[in-house]
Order: sequence, then structure tokens, then C-alpha cells
Amino acid sequence: MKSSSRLSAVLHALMHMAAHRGPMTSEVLAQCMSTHPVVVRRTMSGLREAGLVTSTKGHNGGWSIACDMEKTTIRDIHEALGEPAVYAIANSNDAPQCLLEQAVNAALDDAMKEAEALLLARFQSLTLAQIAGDFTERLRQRHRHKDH
Amino acid sequence: MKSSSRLSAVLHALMHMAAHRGPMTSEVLAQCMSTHPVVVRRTMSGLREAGLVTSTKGHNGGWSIACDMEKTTIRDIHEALGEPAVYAIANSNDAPQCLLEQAVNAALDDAMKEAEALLLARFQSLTLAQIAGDFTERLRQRHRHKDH
DNA sequence: TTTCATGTAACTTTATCTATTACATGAAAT
DNA sequence: ATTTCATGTAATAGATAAAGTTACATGAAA
Ligand code: FES
Ligand code: FES
Repeated sequence: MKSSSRLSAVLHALMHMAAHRGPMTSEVLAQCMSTHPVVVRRTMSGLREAGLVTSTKGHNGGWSIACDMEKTTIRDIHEALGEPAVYAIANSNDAPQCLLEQAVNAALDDAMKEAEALLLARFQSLTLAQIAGDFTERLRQRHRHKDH
Repeated sequence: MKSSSRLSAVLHALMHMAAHRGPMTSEVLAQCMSTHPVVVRRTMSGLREAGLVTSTKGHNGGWSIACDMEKTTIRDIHEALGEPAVYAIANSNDAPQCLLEQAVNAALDDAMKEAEALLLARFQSLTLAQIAGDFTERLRQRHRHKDH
């Protein structure tokens, strides 16, 4: 299976952008995420269309957050990315004639839809602000360790 | 994403085998599943090692079910296949230094592990016999329709 | 001993995600 | 105005993983 890491990458970028005053260039974001600037633009374009970020050209240009961190959820990001497939498991035939295969698919689909619903619900209950909060918590923990 | 359809394919094959007297050859199974006999052998080998099926060579050889349909669950099959990755979503970096990325990964991992646990629990509660039962139910439904 | 069927390794094909190149567009600095 | 910076996007190449195919070995039944 070849899995996508867009969601993870975009969230990381957003955290960066939130912690940064002023726009960040694709170049800088790409370096942090060890990827290519064009990949950043490409991935980010969905968020721009959804109005979650803005991009400006020219000097002092780059990417900025344009959404409320308290209200924007991971699910919003996931949707802005085009709701890529969640599962690496699929039916071998989506519209089988064979009743045996239909029974198999129904059983799998049932379980997978339920799990996907749970995942999306969890995504929906997680805001960008919460992740940012977790970050500052981790920062505190690290400093506490250093002090001892 | 390129998703795997092994689980679906294997379950279909098992249903076939359950509904069939005597061993079925990889060739026949492959035709039903519109794939290649070698793919069948390769995929099935995990189930054989787990003792869920047996294979015999030579004349009248082929694959037979060797497990209790009432007790064997989809999760057993999934494990016999080597527990392939469930998700098409992954972290872009599994052991990041960056605390921001750690916070992002923790949030995603959390949600995904919970959903995966639910999925595996559902898999565990679904036996081969239940799927076979669903099949006969579908068969009845179809015949009922024909009668009207 | 011939035929059938699995067992497995090696290789090819196909699909998809990521990376890169190339060039166009537009905004700020000079 | 012109240069510089940065995005926007299409087109192409590379990397990875699943599925398909070929080839040959093993072993059992006819
Ligand atoms: S790499 Fe994540 S904070 Fe810079
Ligand atoms: S294709 Fe033969 S029963 Fe499924």
C-alpha cells in the first residue's frame, strides 16, 4: 500500500504558520517539512480554495492562516484536501453480480463505514487550537525535564 | 492511493470453498475472482500457515477450508494475511524531532488508533458463518422477487 | 511415468503518490 | 520601468507497492 501523508504534512504546516508572524513562503515550509515547495503549493491549494489560508505573491508574500483556530477542525482540513480515501483496504469488485461477493462486501463495508464515521467524528472534534495547545504542553514538559 | 483488496478477495474465495464439496483449484478460484492463479496461491499461503485452509497437490488437489466457520472471524483472516495496513493516511514523519509535528502526529494517531480498534473489534465479531448466512438470506430475497 | 496442482522466486505491469522542472502571473522594492 | 520575489500550474520524472505473469521445482494421483 502506498499511503498519503498530506493531512499530516498540512497540519504541520498550519501549526508553523500559526506560530509565525506574517506570511511564510512555500520554500520555508517545504524545508521544515523536508519536501519540495511545489508540493507545498499543490497541497495547500485545496485549503486556499476552502478559505482556510491565503497566499500572496511577490515580496513578503507567502502563506497565512485565514481561519479561526478554535473553530477549524481536522475534519475541515481533511475535506479541504478533497477527502482522500481513508482506507488502504478496498473491495476487489465494487458492484459484483455474485451474491457471495455481495455478502462479503456488505459485511466489510458495514464495519468500515462505522469505523470511518468514528474517525471523522474524532477529526471533527479536534480543533487546530487543541493541537496547538498540546504543543505548548509538550514544550512545558520538555523544559521541566531540562530543569531537573 | 492504491488499495489492497486481499481481504475482500480471500473472503470471497473462502465463501466459494465453503459452498463447494472437495478442494477447489487456484485456477478455478482465480477465474471466479478474475485474477491470476499465482495470486490466489500467494494470498492464500498466509491462511494455510495459520491453519485456516489446507492445500493438496496433484489430481483432485486444491484448496479446502480447515477451520470452523462459526468460530473463525474476519479478524482472524486479516491477521492471517499479515495484518496489512488499514489506513491510506500516514504521518509524513514517524519520529519527528519537532514538537509541533509531534503534537500533530499524536492527535492523528490517537483518532486513528481508536477507529482502528473499533474496526478490528467489528472484524472480530463477524464470523464466516454470519457472512454465509447473509448470503443465503440474499438468495432467498432474490428468489422471492422472482416469484412476484 | 505421465498428468495435475501447488510452492515460490523472479520479473513485468500498472497505479498512485511525491519530487522536479519549466514557465506564466502578479506584487513589492529599487 | 525594471528587477526581484513568490505563487500558480502543467508536464514530466521518480519511487513505491500491489497485482499480474512467467518459469521452474515439488509432490501426489492416475
Ligand atoms: S519543523 Fe516543525 S516546527 Fe519547524
Ligand atoms: S464468483 Fe462464483 S460465487 Fe462468487
